[in-house]
Amino acid sequence: MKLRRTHTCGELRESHIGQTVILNGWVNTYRNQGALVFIDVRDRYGITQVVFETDKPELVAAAGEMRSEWVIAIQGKVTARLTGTENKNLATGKVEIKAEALEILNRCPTPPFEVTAITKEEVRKKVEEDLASEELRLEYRYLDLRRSNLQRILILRHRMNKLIRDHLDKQGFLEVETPLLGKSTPEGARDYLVPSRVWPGSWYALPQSPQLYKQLLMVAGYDRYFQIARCLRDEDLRANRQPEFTQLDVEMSFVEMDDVFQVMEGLTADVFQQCVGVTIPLPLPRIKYADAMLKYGSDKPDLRYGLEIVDIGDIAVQTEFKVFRGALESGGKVRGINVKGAAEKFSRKGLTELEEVVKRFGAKGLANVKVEPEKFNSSIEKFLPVGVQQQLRQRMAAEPGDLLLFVADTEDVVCQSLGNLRTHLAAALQMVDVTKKDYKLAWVIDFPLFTWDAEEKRWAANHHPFTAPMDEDLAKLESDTGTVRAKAYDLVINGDECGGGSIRIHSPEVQSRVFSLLGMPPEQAKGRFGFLLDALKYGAPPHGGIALGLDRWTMMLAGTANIRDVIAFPKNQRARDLMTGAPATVDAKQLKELGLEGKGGS
RNA sequence: GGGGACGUAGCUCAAUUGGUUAGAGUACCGGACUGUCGAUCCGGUGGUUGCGGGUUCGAGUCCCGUCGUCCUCGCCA
Repeated sequence: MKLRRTHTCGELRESHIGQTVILNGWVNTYRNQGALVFIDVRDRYGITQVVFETDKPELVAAAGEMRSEWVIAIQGKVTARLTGTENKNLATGKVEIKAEALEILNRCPTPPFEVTAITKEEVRKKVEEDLASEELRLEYRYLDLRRSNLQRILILRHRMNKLIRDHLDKQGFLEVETPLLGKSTPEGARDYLVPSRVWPGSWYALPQSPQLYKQLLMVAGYDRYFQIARCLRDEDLRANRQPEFTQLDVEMSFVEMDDVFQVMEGLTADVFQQCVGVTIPLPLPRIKYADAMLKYGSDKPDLRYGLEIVDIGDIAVQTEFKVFRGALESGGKVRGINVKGAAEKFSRKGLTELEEVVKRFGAKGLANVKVEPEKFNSSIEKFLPVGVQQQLRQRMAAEPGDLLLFVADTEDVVCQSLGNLRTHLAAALQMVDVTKKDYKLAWVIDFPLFTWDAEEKRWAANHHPFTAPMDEDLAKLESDTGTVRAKAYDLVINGDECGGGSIRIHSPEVQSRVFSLLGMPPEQAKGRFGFLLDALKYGAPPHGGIALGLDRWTMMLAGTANIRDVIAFPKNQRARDLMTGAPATVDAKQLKELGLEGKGGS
């Protein structure tokens, strides 16, 4: 290439007028008027208009051949645009380049979909609405990444990563890398496995997280560690889940929960301030797990709107309504939501749709009441004596025009169905403005250490098996296992779990007791985690930490609901890379070397 | 593994109750045009309606299967 750029396509201003410059970039758009040709040249910094005029007829002719996404170099003089032809939608819109030389660096066939950046806001919105299918855009990811929307997100992600590194560095944290090739630990998610050539029949596992390594680093005395770490889990995907994802992994020694909170809150506030200009009030609110389940039916409540769940068991027991009484008598719960002013917003069909939502989560039905000044308009009105109606009005702060919705079932079903109904209602009633930078963060604390696995008939670790119990609950570990609370915490942003961690067990004795409660005999525990148990014996400091899901953080900051938007080269919903075609078969020779003859060869 | 939605021109979409030669915008090709900026105007090319089977006088439309994509439940310590 002869013409190497002197400036980017986003930086020329009136102060550059008179200079001869060279730009390199892609043809964004071209406007051919015969004797006058305009080309907008684009790079990731912006767009600059180049004009080809009659005094250079051979240049005008060459410029007329240019097409979208050709890569070109332009040399010319920066000039002020003619009065009235400035483009206020462009940062460079007060100037243009009068072309003196043009070099074609590369041609481009007609792209499979439109990449063109559009500067005018209302036009851009229209174009964004009918983007090419995501399938096609993933196949040509390198073209899709040219779009400013994705560029903006990757730049934001870079800023966030850099900010995190700088922030933690200032606080004395060390970034330490840990292995990708490790040992499979059957607890938790499915592992991605890598066969060993040197040890035929043996396998490495790719890490689900650096959990064990970071604890070992604490034992080793690296008392403030972090890592921006890739984690891999072979589980089914979702809109906010990829098979490989990135966590900010943090671990600290000689700490209790409050120390972890303090460090992470400082980091959080810094990230939100610097990345999106939002001030997060500190300290962050803390919600007990039990309260979250009661009021929001979820351990990751969206606090941007009300629609709180209210327990009415003590009132429901006074009714003759069999569904309510039956649920209560078999140890269940009756709870409801007051949807303010929504009595007229849901037709019979609309209410049926709401009922479908709760049914998906195991509820048998959804009782509804439309509140009127004198009475309840409801199919269950006849079961609700006047006194009960009075109490319900008071308990649920019900006013005429409100819609009350109730579920009666086991506590699990009530929480799950009403919790999901709550988020469904908020979306249906457009109670969150996704275009607004509205962020509600909270810690969820006081998780139970164990949950009962009915299928396996044993206790299972709620967080992971290295989570420390609350000191005051230590004594009842074996006697009252279900009520033991964990020193565990989740960081919730707008209804998404964006981080979670715990204070770890640093005593080999407590660790052994937990393993045995999890139904893991000492021999088995030794086989799986022997190196950790050993390490805990050799002077392990009290320690704890957290991991933040950086993909989800980027989604939050960027305002997208699609995790593929925040990853340069993501997998699709079935864990395929549509661009490279991975996963794919390999040569039989490769398999033979690994001792895996037979399946999967090509 | 289960449930749901979708698949028509390079791209985004339309096509009445199953009925003539499957249309529009855009892109692309050709032409016109000296101040455009999603340039405009005139003309043109472009289709195995994902694939396979079935019902029917007749299928883009209905049925069965299959492939692909997205959302979701299970799953994700």
